[in-house]
Amino acid sequence: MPKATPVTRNDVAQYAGVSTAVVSYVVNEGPRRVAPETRERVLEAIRVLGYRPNATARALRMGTTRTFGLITPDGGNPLFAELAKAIDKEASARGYVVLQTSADGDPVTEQAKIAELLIRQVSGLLLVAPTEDPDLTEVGIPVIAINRVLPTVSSVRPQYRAGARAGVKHLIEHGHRTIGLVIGGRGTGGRAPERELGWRDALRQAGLEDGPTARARFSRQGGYDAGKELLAATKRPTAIFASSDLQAVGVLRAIHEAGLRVPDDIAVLAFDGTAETEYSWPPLTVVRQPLDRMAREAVSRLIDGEDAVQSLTYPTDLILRKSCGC
Amino acid sequence: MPKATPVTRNDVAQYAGVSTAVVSYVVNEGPRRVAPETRERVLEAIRVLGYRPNATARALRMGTTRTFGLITPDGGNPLFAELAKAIDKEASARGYVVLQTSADGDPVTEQAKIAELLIRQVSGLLLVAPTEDPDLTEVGIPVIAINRVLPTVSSVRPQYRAGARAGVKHLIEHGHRTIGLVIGGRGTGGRAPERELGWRDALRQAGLEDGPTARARFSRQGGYDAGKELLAATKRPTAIFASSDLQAVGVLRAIHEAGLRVPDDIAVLAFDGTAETEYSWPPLTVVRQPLDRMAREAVSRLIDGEDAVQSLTYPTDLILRKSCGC
DNA sequence: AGCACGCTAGCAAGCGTTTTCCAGACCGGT
DNA sequence: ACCGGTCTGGAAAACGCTTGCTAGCGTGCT
Repeated sequence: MPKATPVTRNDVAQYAGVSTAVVSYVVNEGPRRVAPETRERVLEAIRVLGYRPNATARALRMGTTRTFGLITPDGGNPLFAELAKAIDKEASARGYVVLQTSADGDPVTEQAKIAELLIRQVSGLLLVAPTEDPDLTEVGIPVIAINRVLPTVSSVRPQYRAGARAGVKHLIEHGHRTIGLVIGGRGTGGRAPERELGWRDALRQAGLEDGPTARARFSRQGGYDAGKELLAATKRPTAIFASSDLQAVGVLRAIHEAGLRVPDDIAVLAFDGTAETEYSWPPLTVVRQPLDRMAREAVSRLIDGEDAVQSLTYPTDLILRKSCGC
Repeated sequence: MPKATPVTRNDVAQYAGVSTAVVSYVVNEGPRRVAPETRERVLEAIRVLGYRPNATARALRMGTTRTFGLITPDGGNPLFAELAKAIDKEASARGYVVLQTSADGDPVTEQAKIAELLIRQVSGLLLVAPTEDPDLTEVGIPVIAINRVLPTVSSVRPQYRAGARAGVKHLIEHGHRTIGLVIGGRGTGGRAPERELGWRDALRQAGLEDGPTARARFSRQGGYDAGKELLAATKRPTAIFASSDLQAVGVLRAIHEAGLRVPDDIAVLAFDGTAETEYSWPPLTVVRQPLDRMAREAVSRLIDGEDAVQSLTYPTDLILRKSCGC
């Protein structure tokens, strides 16, 4: 069993017959020049000794950990998992590493996790779909919200409204006149969710009335219940727009169980566009969130800084598959 | 904009009129007693000043970061996402935090990520389904492999063989006589994968011949291709056992596209049991990996230590849904 | 009265880095 | 010869924390 081998920079210095400062210069490839042969000796020592720099010491000295904190409501949710992956990719590419954790959609857990991450001295915080407005007054590090706008920090999110509008418009072009809506989450403070707005936009633009709506949690089960609700509506929709993939999958199940066919009897459109939707039956037509671009921008803002607090939105992609009737 | 406010333990000590040591004693609730009134004064100072301990300094001094490194082949894979969530939950409960990253199934990326995490001084390493046998000779910290056994470290994994056997046995009890197999990954070093073994066990036990098999990547696309392959087999199976959820979903699609019905024409059984399978159409009967138990044990071994290197296996759950014909 | 001990709190070393400041060596130019 | 400049390397402080050691001081026991 390999015993702990804390070979420090001191050992390297000694072995190479130089001072610790010199070792520092060579491992950091800093502005300081060091004679080629000395450098070689140090490199050799590092190799032989199997020296690995200690990032915590470095962090203490430098005051930065090159580590991000990422909090999602639920790491098991495919959307957040894909987002986390995109963020990890961006962060890795720039030498950062990410501490990821779930808040379970609970404000106090969320606040506790934020505190924990701050203690860990993260260099930046990514809050995915945070619950309430978390207390960010004393964080002292850059924070960016994803998929939700917060009062005091910048945010990135898809163009929910325009994306929803485009998707529903597509449904209308397929000839649908009664289009139901599965809308997510608990009423977000009176303000109608953007996806609902987009749905209505498209309807109005075509001179159509609102179809039936059902409110549901952002889960497959929620979508399933909402789907059943919509199917039982007095004016049964011929198409349903679900605010999330998870809900759409639930809706699909409700439709199947009712013995109806997609898209022949009812078309379905989902917002998000995670991998799961490509292999549902039928494959779902989706409005895809540009996760990669959002991740890139979020990470970049954390690292490169930003001139001002702003909410950035990103255009979505309408991906046509079978569930809309294409 | 909140400026960086590095209020240190020195400030607290000064404000409370005590030495820094005392502050340390109270924040750590350590073995050292401090007079109640002094403690109150310190607590008050901490509150007023908004002091937050610096974990990197603590880590440097103590030699432990209370941080784990978690490497999965793909953070976007729902199985790994659910596993990561379970690990995060366990770790959080014990005051640890986890650095999560993906290796993309690439051995050199994997090795690089391991190195990066070691530099970060993680207190333990969780390797999920690592690629080759990574070089673990000089890590100096506890490592545990998940879902794969590695030569030099302990591992936790589901009872692949027994689980597969139980699942296939169930298929046989439904009357199936020709049961196909979708097996994952590239030939793992000559040794037949455990799930394949379990499948064959059940078949033999019932006096049945092997059904057709198809090798595929652990992805929906891979499962889809394999599904088509199996459907075209000279002796078409009446049931298919897929080594993973992802593959099963692909198989489902292949079956649907062929105009066949599940489970009437062909039954399907999947290994893994992620949430996605509950809402596929039809809902998939699955052999579920006990992710929570595995996560708990893995984390516990990392924190509490272990007496010896061993490979732990955990019984799976057979969850009966529609795809098997139940 | 003397002493040992328990309780509380302070001092200071040290964890592994980075970085500032300085020192020596060498060079070319006067 | 001397001086200024360039190049290379070393000494040491500081980052914020933990902890062993020490000290002051009441209290109870002999």
